[in-house]
Amino acid sequence: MRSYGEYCSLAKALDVVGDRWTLLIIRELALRGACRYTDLRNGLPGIATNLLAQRLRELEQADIVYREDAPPPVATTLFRLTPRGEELRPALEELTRWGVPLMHEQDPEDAVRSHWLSSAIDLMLTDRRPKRPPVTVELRIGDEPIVIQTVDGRVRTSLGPAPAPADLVLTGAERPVLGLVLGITDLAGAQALGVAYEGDPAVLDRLRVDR
Amino acid sequence: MRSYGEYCSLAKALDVVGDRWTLLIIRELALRGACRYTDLRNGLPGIATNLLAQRLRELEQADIVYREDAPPPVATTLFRLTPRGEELRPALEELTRWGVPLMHEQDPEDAVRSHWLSSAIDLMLTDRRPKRPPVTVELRIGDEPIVIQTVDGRVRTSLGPAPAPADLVLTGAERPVLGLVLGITDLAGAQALGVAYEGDPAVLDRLRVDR
DNA sequence: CAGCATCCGCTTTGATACTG
DNA sequence: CAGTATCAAAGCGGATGCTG
Repeated sequence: MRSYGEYCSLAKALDVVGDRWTLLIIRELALRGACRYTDLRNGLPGIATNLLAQRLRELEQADIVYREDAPPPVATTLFRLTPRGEELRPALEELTRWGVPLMHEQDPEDAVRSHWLSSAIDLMLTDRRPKRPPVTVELRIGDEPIVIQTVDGRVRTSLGPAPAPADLVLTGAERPVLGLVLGITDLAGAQALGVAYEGDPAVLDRLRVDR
Repeated sequence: MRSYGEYCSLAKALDVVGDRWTLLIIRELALRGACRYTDLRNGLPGIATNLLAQRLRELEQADIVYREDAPPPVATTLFRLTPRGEELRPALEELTRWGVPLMHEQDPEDAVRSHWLSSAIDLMLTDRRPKRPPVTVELRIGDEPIVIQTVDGRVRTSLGPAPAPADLVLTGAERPVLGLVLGITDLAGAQALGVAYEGDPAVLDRLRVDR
């Protein structure tokens, strides 16, 4: 990227991470940990492969990403965030939080990955009854199930099938399921948009932040 | 900007504010409040005027900026952040904070504005002795003096000459003065780089965060 | 197959000139 | 003051091909 040529902390930051795709590459590494080139391509649908290679080179030079020549069994290159790259998490989180209301628009063409959604859920929910027995909610959306669990007064999300039967399982399109979980839509509204559930929908009240 | 086409909160956010110059325009409005077109151009050296006009239109459509047709005495257009635009502050602050170490590189060509610097200082300093009488430090850098004051256990920066004589006045190039204030350089090092002071340099210790 | 590099058409940006 | 108009240059998207 061409430098903004401003002696300003924000401008200098954008000189490094302000290019198209750059923050999304960092998102992939922040959410998924070590990634192969192919994993990154899968998590960044639409990126041109030459751009991905170029950005990874730039991020390496900027000490945000490093390349690990892998252990014998797999024998592939892994990309990871450096400590300096990890320090971008707060900024990523604030931008992610700001973007949540924009999830109201789901273009039918939009690609969906469950790990993108789980990170937003993580930021927007909390456990309002930390002393009660933990609850589990499973969302059947995206490319793999999302499991929401209460742990130590916080909410933790993970991917893949729930280890134990969940207290509530939601199925349907991403937007209305998210709307219900985040408290933007009520149960009746979500059902009208095709959301189905199994279990106890009341557990959701425990997770939602007041606004 | 062409949409990333991802149903992801961060990607949706970047669809709106990820274009070149966009976050810097929002920075200007966040730091300076209402701005005229000309003020924006002055705070964004290097932007092409057609781009500024286009971005402002896009930001208006995205409900981040609005245009106020001004009161009779001035009779000019003012641009302001909407409430939705104000909600970008936390994200701006985190990116600004992340960029501070990059201020280590000051290209002689870089434009400098004092309000860019004061916002970074604001984020990086605190008052470690809130019960003692307040102190004032004045920095003669950028295009106008920066005044740092301790108020209620916080640090407040403002622009323009200090209302009362400061406990410490620093003069010199931006980078070494900032380095000294933020505790990256010590006094001897800063002096070696041309920084001069008047007053009591010890007040700086009170403002710096431990690392 | 993973990890790129090259080529080409299109879109975005930059620089400058001009206008109500 | 607050833009619009124009055009060249840079960046990006998509397709394809190369290499271990």
